Amino acid sequence: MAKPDKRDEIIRAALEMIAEQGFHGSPMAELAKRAGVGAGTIYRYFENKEVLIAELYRELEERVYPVLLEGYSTERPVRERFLQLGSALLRYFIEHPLDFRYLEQFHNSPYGVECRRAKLFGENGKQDVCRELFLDGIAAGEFKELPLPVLFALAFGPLLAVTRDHILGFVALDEGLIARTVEACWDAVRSQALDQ
Amino acid sequence: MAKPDKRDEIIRAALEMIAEQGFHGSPMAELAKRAGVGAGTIYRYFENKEVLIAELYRELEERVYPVLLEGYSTERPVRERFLQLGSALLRYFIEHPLDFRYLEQFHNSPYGVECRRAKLFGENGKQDVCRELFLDGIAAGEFKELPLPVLFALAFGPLLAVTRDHILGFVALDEGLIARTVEACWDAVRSQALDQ
DNA sequence: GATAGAAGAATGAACGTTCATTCCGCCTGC
DNA sequence: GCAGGCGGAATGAACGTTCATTCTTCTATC
Repeated sequence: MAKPDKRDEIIRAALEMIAEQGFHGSPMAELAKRAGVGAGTIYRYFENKEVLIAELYRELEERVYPVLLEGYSTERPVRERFLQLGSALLRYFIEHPLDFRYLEQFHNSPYGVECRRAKLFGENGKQDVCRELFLDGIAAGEFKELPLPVLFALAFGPLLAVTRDHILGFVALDEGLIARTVEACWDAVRSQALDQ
Repeated sequence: MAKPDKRDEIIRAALEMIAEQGFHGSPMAELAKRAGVGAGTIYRYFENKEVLIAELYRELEERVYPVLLEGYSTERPVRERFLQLGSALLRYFIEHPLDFRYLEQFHNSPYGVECRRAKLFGENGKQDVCRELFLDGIAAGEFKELPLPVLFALAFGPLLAVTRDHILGFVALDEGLIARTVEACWDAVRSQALDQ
């Protein structure tokens, strides 16, 4: 874990390059150059490219989680938790566009699909806060009565789409817009007692 | 247009293979085999792989549009149009998963980004029905006052996410679920006169 | 209608390039 | 002086693309 810093350089350079150029636009030779190491050195730290990609994903996830959960409390009402989680997610990705781009690439790869299946079905080792929040919301009748994957799609689909648009420069998200966007997502998932 | 059928075979095989295996998992040699033509033949019909990919996208788009617009009328109220378009989209992709997978791949490629920019900014040659609908909705005060890209994200983000989940088998969409999902998207974009 | 010859469509082996991975000599710290 | 980390040239597999050749279709002539 607390290994030498060549490994860190490789990880850092890989994140940067893959986020910018995608998996297939990222040859190991260029990675070596960007990381300031020899091509062979990479293989001292990672068995092969695939392992490097998966490892980087794992490290990213571990970097993101704590930030999202800052000040998060299971005690708060569902709505409040939802808004907090949603805007924390948006904020994090806006501040770390490379992380976003990388995760996006990863999720669109075959390996990413397995990962998503695990998330949805709760086979995840770590206590999954999102899943917990949604199950709470359903139980309390605060969410629409829809299957979990649909609720997830309603909540996170727009957040990811809007983040991509922001990073690509199609829209400029500020604090106010972030809040209103997440609230719109809440409107999508919440059960509405009232009619149009 | 009404060219020989070798071209059609190549297009068909390309859609199938790329939808299943992605751009980079689809060598021209295998495409040739699947299409039942020689490798060189492909290059009689398409300048290179990139052109083939773009051409296939164009043809797909032209296949999808008419289906979405069946029975669509600009005269109807915004809400009704929204629900109709949304569920038509969902239904089409569920019936044509290969089309969906291909379009998804394409949109996540560099070329796809340019395409999206054009869509959002209305530089599109053909009259874009979605854009028109959303501008109508904003003008009539039926939509939340949010930038167009955010509204697009709220509406289509979940639809695409839920379609992917359906195709991957994470959820089973039927007519009822489709309707309720699109209605939830409507809740996200519509301006709510009432409070929580 | 039959046939020879031209035109162009189709083929797939071969080419050059790119890439992940390996290998081996070098250098550094002890 | 030596053990092990390191660099980067070497390797071979895989790929997109090309091109000399073969096959098919059409046309002109009798």
